[in-house]
Amino acid sequence: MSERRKPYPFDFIEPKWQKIWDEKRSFHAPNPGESNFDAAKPKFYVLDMFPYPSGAGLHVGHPEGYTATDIVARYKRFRGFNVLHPMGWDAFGLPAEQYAIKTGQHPALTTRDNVAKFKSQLKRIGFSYDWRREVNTTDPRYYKWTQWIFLKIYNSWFNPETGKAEPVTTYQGEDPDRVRLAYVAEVPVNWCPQLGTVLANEEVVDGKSEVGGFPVERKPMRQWMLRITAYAERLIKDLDGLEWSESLKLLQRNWIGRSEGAEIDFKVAQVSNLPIEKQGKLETCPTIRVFSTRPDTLYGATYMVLAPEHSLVDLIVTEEQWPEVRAYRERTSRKSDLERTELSKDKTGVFTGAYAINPVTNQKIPIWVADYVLLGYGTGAIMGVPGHDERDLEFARKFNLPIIPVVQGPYLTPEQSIGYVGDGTAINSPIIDGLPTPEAKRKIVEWLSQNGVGQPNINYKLRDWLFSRQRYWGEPFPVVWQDGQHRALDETELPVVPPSLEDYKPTGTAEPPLAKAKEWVRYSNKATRETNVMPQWAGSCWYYLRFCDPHNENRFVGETAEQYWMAGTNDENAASARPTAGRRIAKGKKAPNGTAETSPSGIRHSASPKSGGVDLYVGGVEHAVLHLLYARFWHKVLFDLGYLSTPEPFQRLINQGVILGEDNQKMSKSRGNIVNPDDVIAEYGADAFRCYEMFMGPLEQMKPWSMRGVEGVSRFLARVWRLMMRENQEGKWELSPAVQDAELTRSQQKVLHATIKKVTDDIETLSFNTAISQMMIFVNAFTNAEVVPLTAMRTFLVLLNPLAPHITSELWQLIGGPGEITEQKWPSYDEDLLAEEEVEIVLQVNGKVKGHVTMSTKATENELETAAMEHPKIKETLGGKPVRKIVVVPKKLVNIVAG
RNA sequence: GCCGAUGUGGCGAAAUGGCAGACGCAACGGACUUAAAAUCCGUUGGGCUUAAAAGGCCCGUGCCGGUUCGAGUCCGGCCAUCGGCACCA
Repeated sequence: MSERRKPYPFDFIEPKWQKIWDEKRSFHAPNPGESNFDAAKPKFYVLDMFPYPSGAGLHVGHPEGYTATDIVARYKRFRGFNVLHPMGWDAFGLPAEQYAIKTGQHPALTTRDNVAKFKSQLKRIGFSYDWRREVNTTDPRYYKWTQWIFLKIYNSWFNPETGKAEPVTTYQGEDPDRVRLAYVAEVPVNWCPQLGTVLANEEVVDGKSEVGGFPVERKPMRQWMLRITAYAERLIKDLDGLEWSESLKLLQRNWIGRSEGAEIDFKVAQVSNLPIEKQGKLETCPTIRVFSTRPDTLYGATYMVLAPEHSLVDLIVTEEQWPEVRAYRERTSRKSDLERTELSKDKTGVFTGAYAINPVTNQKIPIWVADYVLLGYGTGAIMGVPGHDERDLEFARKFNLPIIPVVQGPYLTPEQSIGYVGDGTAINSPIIDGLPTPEAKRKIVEWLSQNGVGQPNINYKLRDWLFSRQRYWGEPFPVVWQDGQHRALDETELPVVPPSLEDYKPTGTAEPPLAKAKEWVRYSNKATRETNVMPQWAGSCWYYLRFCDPHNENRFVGETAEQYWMAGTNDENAASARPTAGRRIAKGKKAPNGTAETSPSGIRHSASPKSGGVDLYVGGVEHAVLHLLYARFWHKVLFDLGYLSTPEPFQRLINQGVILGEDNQKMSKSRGNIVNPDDVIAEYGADAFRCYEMFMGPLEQMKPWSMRGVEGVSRFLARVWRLMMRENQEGKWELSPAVQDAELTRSQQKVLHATIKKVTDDIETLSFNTAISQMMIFVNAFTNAEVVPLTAMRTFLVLLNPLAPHITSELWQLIGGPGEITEQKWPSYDEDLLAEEEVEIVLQVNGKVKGHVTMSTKATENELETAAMEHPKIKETLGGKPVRKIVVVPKKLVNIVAG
């Protein structure tokens, strides 16, 4: 492609200003205690989800969120905030390791190169990061503290009395290893043979690994777990106070999956034909506990089902049923999760030969084994109520088990109520007959409690977090093994640095690659090191805390730094940073939880004290249940232990929408529709790139890329340039003579103040697309003006600066400052200048527009009414029909209802 | 199956219950130019009326209904697309 003439010299301007910002450290946010720290300034913490620095470099999706946060960061600085806007690298993970396996190049080297590439790309876009705060999760100075936090988790337990994590030394029981928040357990895990590692539930999608899409099998293995389930309740409850989209909160709520119900104990009926060696054991284990959200249907429980892996199966199966049950168990264990899901429609199962006693009917009911009951949820056993559960009904019909209706649905006969799963009235249930479902539940649970055969209970879908991986490129555990016991290392022994390996390949067995480094593994004569490593998510669980104080060598984050940056918004301080003018009545638009309000100046703040934390966090929705849940969990543990001042890390969270290719399809190599930011910047400049990303549409919406669109925005910036600059005879740019110290005309004043208002409001609500539209209107209004008043240009440049920082910095300098644009104050608008003296009033008859009339804004309702009735067009339309009603909306319209 | 989000011109989109389509793209016409690009100015939802223009009339925000003087916006019911969950008892 031949070199296109640049519409304005962005190729000169942009590197120039990026260099100046770098050298002057223009965007460094001082911490409390630093010499240039200003305690009078309120803080604002605006955070991006830091990237995994892949070899492919940035794609256009990354800078979408990054641009949004950068605009807010620059805007808040104008507004007088001390703005924390950092960037770093989430660099542990599979791709660097897979590359190491292929090439033998150490992942640290790959990571270093990729980070350098990402960083230079980000700098080319002109983001105002405080690069002095850069962190890298693979840096020993960073993961030392990741390991340190692990030690805190390991050395804590969740005290159900206080509902908080406490040091494990406060635990009164015998074996603290049973209650630690980090523990080792032999559990069925997701094993991925191709990746040679286990994966968390969250990393398995449709029975395949999220990374690579390889099949995953269930396999019992001894692994490190984190007791996130202890926090299930708080992780749900604390969502209420957060300014997140309701749909995102719902995603987390569903993932945690809270269900209220009851646990009910069923006695196993004594059976005579049990083998002798099992009869004794049965005495000691006489009950099967189930969980049900519908204890009110207990009378309809006509059978029970145990999960195939349930430990009681061994004890209760009769001798004659044993071969069949064993065969069934083997069949299911061979099934992958995928198969188990795919075949879900077709129920399978076998009878154990044993019976249980229904505690309310005292009837003997058969006990089955079936894989539609999962070991991991509830107790791994259920009562089968075919009358009012779809799955149980299907199962009962297939195996001819009795079906009894015990809930009568509205407008249904008892017979018709079979298969009805909603609330209704209890029937065929002597203790609760006639009661509506909620009361029936309450009463039956009360009865169960009194009789010692059940109690209310809450269950969660959330499982404990499988925290170990059989890989190389991750944080080693600060743990050693001795005599089959795990033991945490002392804090003074951190960081635990992984050994360098010749061969990074997973062993294909449960033994991690680190085990190959025999020297390293040998900790002492008696003890060996843990060879598993932590999962990729570990580093990202707390990076936002490290940003507050990234170079602290004595603490994961300094106390004063943490308290300053993670504090709740101090409204008094925020008020002092607000402009003095620009009063307007708040709309309170888009308040997600009903408590947030819009202040007179348009700054959103909460009526009740905020829980604090990061003030604005922007990132992809793909982290809705992984990173965001894990980080909240770690944060709460550290909060409980007294290390943090807020219970939640991220107060306001926005998910940017996915950017599609020009063909409206997801960008992918195979489709060949990937847009490379470098190419766009080379052709149109970083400012055009930034503005286009924001002009495309609402931030949270999915939207397709368009090169034509970039061109349009680039034209807009060129018009801004030519508003103040013109080309002379030699083809050099020089200041336009139209730019003068001059008074604004009335209409210029109006559009200027309308633009201040609109841009200010829109940045507050992250509606950058309409902010740009308004600035286009402004530029259109001044294009071809014979006199371009300097003051208007100064104001406008500040408004545009957060979006297009380079061109505005250059123009600011060219029109003679004063100072640098970044040192300016955000402009305020004057409502009086916005007010029109005259407005066009819409005249309607029966809701249809029939004419217009221009009236003073001071016109009374009577005057408006009279003007409407005298309008010839209205008279004509009415044609003498009787007027029944006249609706007058001041400054807007008159609607005459007639006929 | 359950839950959620979204449906507006040729395209991206905008619109505190008050003139639907701001702003931009594309298209078309004009100015400038030897010419083109760039730039600037203008037109641009659909249909009918008209020789033409001006003007006028009708229809139009996925579909059906409701509330209202007035609905893209609020309410009820559907449909479609996208996303999440998916035997969770």
